[in-house]
Amino acid sequence: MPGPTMTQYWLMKSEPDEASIDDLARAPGKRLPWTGVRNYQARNFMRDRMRVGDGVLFYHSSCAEPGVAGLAEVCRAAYPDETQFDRKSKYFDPRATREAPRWVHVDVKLVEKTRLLALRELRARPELAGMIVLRPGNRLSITPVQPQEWRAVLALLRARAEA
DNA sequence: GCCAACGTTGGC
DNA sequence: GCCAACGTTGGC
Repeated sequence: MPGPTMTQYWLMKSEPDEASIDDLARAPGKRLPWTGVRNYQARNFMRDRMRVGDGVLFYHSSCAEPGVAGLAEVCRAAYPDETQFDRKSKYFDPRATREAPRWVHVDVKLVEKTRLLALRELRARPELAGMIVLRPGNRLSITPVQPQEWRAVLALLRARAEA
């Protein structure tokens, strides 16, 4: 029976032009707030399911070399996204109020910058065929990762390091 | 730049 | 509540 302390795993997409794995490594405490999510399904994962300590595959999207760029973990549970209240932000949401925030986010902390595990390579691995991020047309910026998928990704990263 | 997929919006 | 139009994501 899954208990509240059971580790879960996620893949979180970020455009490196906005926030790359190196930005995370340079951030104070190697932590960053995952602001700017404006998709309800992704928000609900953060709000309802993510727990401190959950494992994160930090994924670079919309760039020359899309793929997993590092490992991170959730280090703060969901709280209101300040950018929704900021008129100057591109993430401003006029429908959001302080009393009824619409958007929340977690914070993530760097665990390890890894080699780039390219999307091309992920697609080539049969053991990863079920990953949501590999589904045609997938756009969801936060997706759950199965424990066996997490282990397979870590094994791929380790294998290349030893080769 | 193209285009598939799919979420959101708004007219009815 | 339906659904067409529109906008966004993101790989290629």
